[in-house]
Amino acid sequence: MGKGITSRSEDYSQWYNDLVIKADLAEYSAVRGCMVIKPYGYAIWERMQAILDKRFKETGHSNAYFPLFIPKSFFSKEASHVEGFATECAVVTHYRLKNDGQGNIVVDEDAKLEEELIVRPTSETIIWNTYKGWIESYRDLPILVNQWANVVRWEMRTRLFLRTAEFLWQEGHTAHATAEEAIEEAKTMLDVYAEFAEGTLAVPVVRGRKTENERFAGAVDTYCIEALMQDGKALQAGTSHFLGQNFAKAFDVKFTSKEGKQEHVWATSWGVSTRLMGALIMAHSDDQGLVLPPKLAPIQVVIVPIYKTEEEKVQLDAYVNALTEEFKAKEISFKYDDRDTQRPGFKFAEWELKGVPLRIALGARDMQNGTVELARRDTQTKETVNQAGLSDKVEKLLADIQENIFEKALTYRDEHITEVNSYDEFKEMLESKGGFLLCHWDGTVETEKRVKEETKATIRCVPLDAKQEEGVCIFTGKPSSQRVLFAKAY
RNA sequence: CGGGGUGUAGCGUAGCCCGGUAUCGCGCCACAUUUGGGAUGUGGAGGUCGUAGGUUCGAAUCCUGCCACCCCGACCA
Repeated sequence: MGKGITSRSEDYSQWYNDLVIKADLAEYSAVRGCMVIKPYGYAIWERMQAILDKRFKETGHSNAYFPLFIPKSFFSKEASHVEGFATECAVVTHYRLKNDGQGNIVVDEDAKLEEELIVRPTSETIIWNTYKGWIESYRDLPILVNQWANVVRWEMRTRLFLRTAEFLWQEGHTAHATAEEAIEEAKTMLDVYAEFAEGTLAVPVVRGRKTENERFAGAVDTYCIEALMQDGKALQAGTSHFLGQNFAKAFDVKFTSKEGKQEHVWATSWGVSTRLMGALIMAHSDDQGLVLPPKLAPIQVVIVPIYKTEEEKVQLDAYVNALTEEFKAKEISFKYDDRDTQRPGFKFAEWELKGVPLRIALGARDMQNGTVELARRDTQTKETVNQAGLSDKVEKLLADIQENIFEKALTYRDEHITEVNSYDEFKEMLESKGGFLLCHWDGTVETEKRVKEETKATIRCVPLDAKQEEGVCIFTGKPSSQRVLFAKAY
């Protein structure tokens, strides 16, 4: 692919890494497993935050903030929760450094904490410890709180955006008087995620439930959205958990019901992370670089002037000024790239690499003809159009691009959902085609684990819209009533 | 944490087997010509060869320890 990034056919993983770095989204930091999100990458994350946050507010939630540190004792109150996270926690043991007298800064052993602090891998424990003090009566419920935060999970192997030791996310934590209401909340938020993924990120997702084996540590039920990447591997893009009364019991959070009875509250938690950045990149990018859906792009339109003389430049500036006023009125975000240190061809390639949906190029020739050149990032097509009514045309094109990017990803995804009816067929399809495999499963953890050991494929989810259908498990031949979605996953 | 690999300029690399003071490309700086798809020419700057020690008249090169990173497993939003 020219001088942009290395070819995808070489090695998908290498291609992905190069793209993230060359599109100026992020880079590895001095701290092992952690990444620096660069301004352009962060601008995209901010767009995600803004759109999601608006939806959270619309669905009745408020933002709050809880501490980064969690006392170890809190963390171990919910048995399955601690089991799930114990192996990947960063632990703070001291609170002071000192000079050892030889010019070395060392940990001051006299400053050892009585109780170690865990850097949050997720905030259920500190939040439920806090909620205990907020909840007495059914009148205090529901509590619908979200926090935007960073969390740390000490992963062995990391990949930019997909799995870093520290990542940014939002985590919603809600408390309810009844199980029904909590389940409803978990499903509502799953829908918010799914609509965001498809409507804004243009990434089609399957809504489903996790199996017992893949369920969140401490949850009764985990709902998820699963996306398919261009290399045929699945990516979990968001989760919403029905936590039952597990955390309420672990932290003794009770309320007095209308009937005057003491009851444990019902809970949910839900989150999406900077992993969505990875989903976005892997779902749409091509060999020219990133492809951003207009609803998410920090810059929707880039304007590149082409000129030889200062007089021509002045003329172009005047036209662009008028044009950008129209863009502002229509809330189209744009950049006028009039750097005189780079040539037009360089700028074209650079903005393509960064995924800007639409490019307007104009020069002296256009000014004479009253035209501009419009170039779409998604289809890589160019057309010359009249300057009259340009902002209307741009607005419509941006909508078309959004639609087209989604349709393209949807077609790819649908072509890569394959129904298989035998284990041989399963293994064959997994190797030759990849993607999602819809098949019958006997419902046991043991079968799921055996299949994972033999093929590396896991059950991504039991689709919520799965139709009831008699069949037999591809592995054991035992009866099954619906198909589940298997895939190799990130 | 197991198996494998790599550390040479901002980035990517040659040189290592067979020891003699580091090659090439990109990028960077200056000037000129250029500007409708990643410009060209000329000149220039930039290196404790990951690190500590050893062998040697002499180490990027040979030996030993350490560190870092990458890939494959296990783990995972």
